[in-house]
Amino acid sequence: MSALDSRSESGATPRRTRVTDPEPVSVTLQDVATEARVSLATASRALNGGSRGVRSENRDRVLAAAARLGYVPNASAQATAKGSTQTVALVVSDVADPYYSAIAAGITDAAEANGLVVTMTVADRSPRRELELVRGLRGHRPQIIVIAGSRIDDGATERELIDELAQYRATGGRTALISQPGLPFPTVTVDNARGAETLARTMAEAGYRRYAIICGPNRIRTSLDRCRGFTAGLRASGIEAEDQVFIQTQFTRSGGYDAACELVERGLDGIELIFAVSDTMAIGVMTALRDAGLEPGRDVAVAGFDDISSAIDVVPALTTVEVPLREAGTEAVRLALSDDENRTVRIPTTVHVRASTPRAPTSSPAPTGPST
Amino acid sequence: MSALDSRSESGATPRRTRVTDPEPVSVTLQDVATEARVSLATASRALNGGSRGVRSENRDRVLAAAARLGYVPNASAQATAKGSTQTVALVVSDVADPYYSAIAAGITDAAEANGLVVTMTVADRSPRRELELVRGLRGHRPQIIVIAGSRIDDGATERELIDELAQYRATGGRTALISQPGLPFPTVTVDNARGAETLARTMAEAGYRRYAIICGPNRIRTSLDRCRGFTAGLRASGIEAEDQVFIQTQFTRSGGYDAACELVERGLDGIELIFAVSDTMAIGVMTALRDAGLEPGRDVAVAGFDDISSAIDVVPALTTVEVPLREAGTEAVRLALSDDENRTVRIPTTVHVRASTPRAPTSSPAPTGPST
DNA sequence: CACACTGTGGAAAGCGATTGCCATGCTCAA
DNA sequence: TTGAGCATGGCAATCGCTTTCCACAGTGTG
Repeated sequence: MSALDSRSESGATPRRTRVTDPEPVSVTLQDVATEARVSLATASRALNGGSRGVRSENRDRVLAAAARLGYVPNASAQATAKGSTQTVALVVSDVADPYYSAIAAGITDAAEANGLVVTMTVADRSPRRELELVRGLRGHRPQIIVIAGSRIDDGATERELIDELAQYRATGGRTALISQPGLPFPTVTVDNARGAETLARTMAEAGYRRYAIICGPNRIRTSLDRCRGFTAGLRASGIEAEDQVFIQTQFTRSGGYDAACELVERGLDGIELIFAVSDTMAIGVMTALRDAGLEPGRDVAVAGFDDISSAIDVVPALTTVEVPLREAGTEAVRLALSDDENRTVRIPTTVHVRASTPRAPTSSPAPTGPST
Repeated sequence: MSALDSRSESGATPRRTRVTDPEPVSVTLQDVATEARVSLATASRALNGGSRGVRSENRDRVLAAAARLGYVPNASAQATAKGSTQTVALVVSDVADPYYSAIAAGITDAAEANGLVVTMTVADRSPRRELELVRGLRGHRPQIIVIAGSRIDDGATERELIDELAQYRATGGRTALISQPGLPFPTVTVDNARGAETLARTMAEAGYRRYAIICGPNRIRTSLDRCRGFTAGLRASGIEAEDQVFIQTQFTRSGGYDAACELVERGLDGIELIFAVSDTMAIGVMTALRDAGLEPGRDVAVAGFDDISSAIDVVPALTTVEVPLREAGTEAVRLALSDDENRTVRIPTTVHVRASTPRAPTSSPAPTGPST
């Protein structure tokens, strides 16, 4: 309000032919300049500091005028003039999923530390949509485009996405992916395979012999990698294939629930531990077991992956693998900003043994090994 | 330099389809125009379709050229030229918190439906930071600014925030808040008080007589409203004040844990039900009880608020009040877009009775009453 | 056959900034 | 006293795009 008043005072410069303009117009740098009785250029230099000096008396007048008028530079105009923006564009599969929101939090942190604003868009787990978003985002000329989402095998779309990103990079853009390695761009990747492998070894050492492995669709690389890593760990520990039952289902809580029901129906058949490739699925499994009259942990052990925050609050507390998603996010920004061409950074995971696998010593967490 | 070359020489025929262009310059509308052998103005009109017609033959040539060159309009330039952007700016307190990410999801949905892009920033629960963000965001001239976060009482900053938003609206911006009513802007508000009140009545009817109420700092309006609503409901059901114990703590899981420990230490003293003002706190309470050798639900009932997704997976399943956050998000966008000046929309909540309050009939959910 | 009219293309004026370049005034050394 | 050198202000070009305004051609009417 006071800002508007003072602007009409400065009505020396009629920006509009209308005297009483009902039209809401925001304060421009020109307004600040006239108010401070300097030129546009000087006002700009006073505000941006640059290497170029401005006599301190003038600078003060400009700063004062800007404050008085409530001036905020027009980011779009700055962007066109400078040819670059101060934003990082983030594409996630689903905000409501804690997995992605943790990543988003990490990215936001890192972006802020670099004076960048984050713009987030949601691809809704569709590679097609992801592609469209990237195309549109290119129009905003962000400093960085980060795409967070498990690769989903889909040849044609993937090729188009690569094209689009390559074009973006060709025009000076920076990118980072948070997903599985394989695309020709800097990638931050969670070491799913190794995490699952370590978990499997730990469980085998603890004496579990017969396993059920509940995983999602093979198209989802995250699921596949964890599944393979787990079986690799079992094999390395001398557990035979005939002691492993696989069930494929949805990559969701109810997927886990259903799979566990199926397992119970056809008789547990000596299965001692159920590994679900995500905590949400594992929690579905536990609820299903309980609904079937079995006590998770006592009657059959359960383990998951992700270490979501509720893993510690379910009963029994869930044995799982921690994935430092927030760090993955900050790392992605760092990677994009560095000139390290097409590097892949592996984020190490940590196994947490808890009450849901009572035979194993609920040890202090041990990282799954050095990252490569 | 080479870019300039290729552009000027492109007057002849198609641009060199050289794959190895050393100079990174992105395709501009001018490039498309020359490629299509029409003027800049015509190219713009062909792409944007406006009311102004372009002969179909020319339009086709422009469209083809744009596709061939992989042209993406520069959003910043469009924004400066048109004076407005196609974005909604969202300020949340914390992305990683499911409460806010659910809201963010709703906003993203609604924004997308209106052809808007969402840019999200994180205020980190600091009113000061929130203010700074809004100030910076104004520079991006978004269509809408949505602020999602419980009001925190803090006189000076709040006044500045009001100023800032008022200035934004004065220049044609649209706003919506998702928080408690009280600020002179369109507001979407979760009916916390009524939800808590209904919960209290339901519990009182079920026969619970002695209560502990665990809440967060009074500065946090969400906490305060739920607390007050609950006691109002108790009072209305004839429960006396001497049958209510209050504990104030952090608005977090560990706050809930600590409070419950304190409660246990000083003797439960006949308390039959513990109400925590958020589910995360309630889950902390349950874990604390169990750690103290008590069985939640059997030894003492527990209820929370929010209906976060894990509320159904803890044991016993948590009685709570569902808050349709996603809807709150979409509603906020609708509200901002409508010309409904300073309206307040109340989002109704729903009580879910579950096993953590075994005396109450685990009924089909009933909404907490019509919204105003 | 002249005349408004309409449909369409292009030149050019913005939008709100940044920045290269030149002009100016001042200081300081010769 | 004079000219070199430096600090600083301002004009104007520029970024990529939209949109107004004008010109011009083709049409149907009087």
